[in-house]
Order: sequence, then structure tokens, then C-alpha cells
Amino acid sequence: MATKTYPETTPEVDALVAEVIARVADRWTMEVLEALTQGGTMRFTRIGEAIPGVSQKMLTQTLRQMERDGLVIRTVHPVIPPHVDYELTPLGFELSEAFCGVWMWAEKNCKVVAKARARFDGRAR
Amino acid sequence: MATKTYPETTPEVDALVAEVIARVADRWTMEVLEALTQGGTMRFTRIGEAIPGVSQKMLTQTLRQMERDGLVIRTVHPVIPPHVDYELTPLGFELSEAFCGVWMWAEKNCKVVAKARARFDGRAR
DNA sequence: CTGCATCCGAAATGATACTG
DNA sequence: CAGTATCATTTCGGATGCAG
Repeated sequence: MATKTYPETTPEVDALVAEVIARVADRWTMEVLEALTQGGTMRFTRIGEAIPGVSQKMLTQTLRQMERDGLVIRTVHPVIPPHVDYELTPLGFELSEAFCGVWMWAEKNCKVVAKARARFDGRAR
Repeated sequence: MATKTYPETTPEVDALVAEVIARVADRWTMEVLEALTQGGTMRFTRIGEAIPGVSQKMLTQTLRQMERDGLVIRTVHPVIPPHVDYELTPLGFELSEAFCGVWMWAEKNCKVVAKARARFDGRAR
């Protein structure tokens, strides 16, 4: 954006980028990224506890997609009861760092946004 | 994330941050951000042309939300046919810069992700 | 404990038609 | 040109039950 300067992007690559962005910008994906970044290697249930509001189904689904995309490593310890660890790959960690800026923006400006909304909604009437 | 160190965050603020992140990390929001960052002040139709696959409905909706959140300014010129300009606010521009890292990550790694998927899908069978 | 399968209602989105 | 309104469809997401 401000400093991005890519001379040549084919339509196919653009589409792929858009698709990856759409996937990665998913709400739960971002929260999992955050949880694993802060918590290191974590078990399934602990990740769920770290993310308020996520259902087991969405968590499973999100972790699977992230595994498929090469963002996390899933390690199954063949014991009873099951023990499954998740951790970020280097690729996932890079993404997490990339999102860092967005996170800080949100934490810094969430109240500014709240005020903008209040003003907008006030004008609307 | 990697460098984030916020000592105190109340649950209410966390929820607000999560909400703002979820809103702002929307696929179309990011694409509009990208378009306006690169194109400066743009008209409705031109933004739509710059974003492959967006429907008129989603574009309208996204721009309204962004206006409400204080990310863009919408200027209506009262002429016939209508002429409406959109441009980023300073807040919107800041967000755009924050997203820069994610865009670069995606452009740099979209093929890596594609390969990871292929490998995963191969193992699946 | 982890997580898959299924069902079902709710919400998001796309297509289309219409308007100032 | 820049929307709004409506309808059809898809997708999302939660709840539940079951399995290894």
C-alpha cells in the first residue's frame, strides 16, 4: 500500500492473492493466529479457551484450514485420552507478524471508530 | 503479536477490538482500502472496476460501513448524472498502512500456500 | 480429549429489476 | 451514475450425538 510497489502482477496471481487474503482475513483464523502467537504450542481445548465465542466446530474447521495452508503444525500424540498440539509454522509466524500492525491499529483506534459510528448514526436521523 | 505487549486490557475493550478487527478485516473492506490507497479519490464505479468480483450491493454496503467507521469520506456532487467521490480519511490511510504487511505477505507467499494445500490434499488420500 | 457427522435456523451474498 | 429493493441461494455457525 503506502510503500508497496509491485511492477507486474498477472490476473491469475491477483486472484490467488485475493483468495489467500480472503481466507486469511477470516475472523477465527486471526484469533487463532493471535492465540498461538502468544501461547506458543497449545492444545485444542486451550486454544478454544483463549478465544471467547468460538465453537468447537469453527475451531476445528479453522485449524484444519490453517494446517492445510501451511500456517500451523498439528501433532497428534497417540495416547488416551487424545492429546493434540498445535503450533505456528514459520509461515504462520510471519503472517502473525504481518497482522501485528493491524492489531495495534485496532487497539489504538477502536474508540475512535466507536465515536465515528456514534457521529454517523447521529447524523443519520 | 510478535512485538505486542499490552499490560492491561479490559474484557470490554477486548470485545470492541475483536469487533473492529472482524469488521475491518472483511474481504471487501481490504480490497476497497487497497483500491483507494492506490487510486486516491475515486468514483463509485471506478472502485468497482478496480475490484474484480465485487457486486454492486457489496460495494455499496462496504463503502457505507467504512464511511460509518470513519475510514472514508463520501462526497456527493449534486449533478445529473450523479457523481460521488470516495477518499480515505487519515484513519483509513493509517489502517491501509497497517494492512500493507499482510498484503505483502500474501503476495510473497500465495504460491507457498498453494503448494502447502497441494501437499496436504495429496496426503489426505 | 479431540473431533467428525448431521441437522437446522440465521445471516451473508448474488442476481435482477427498478429509481432519481 | 449511483444507488435501493427484493428475492433466491449459498454459506455460516451453533447444537447435538457419537466415536476413537
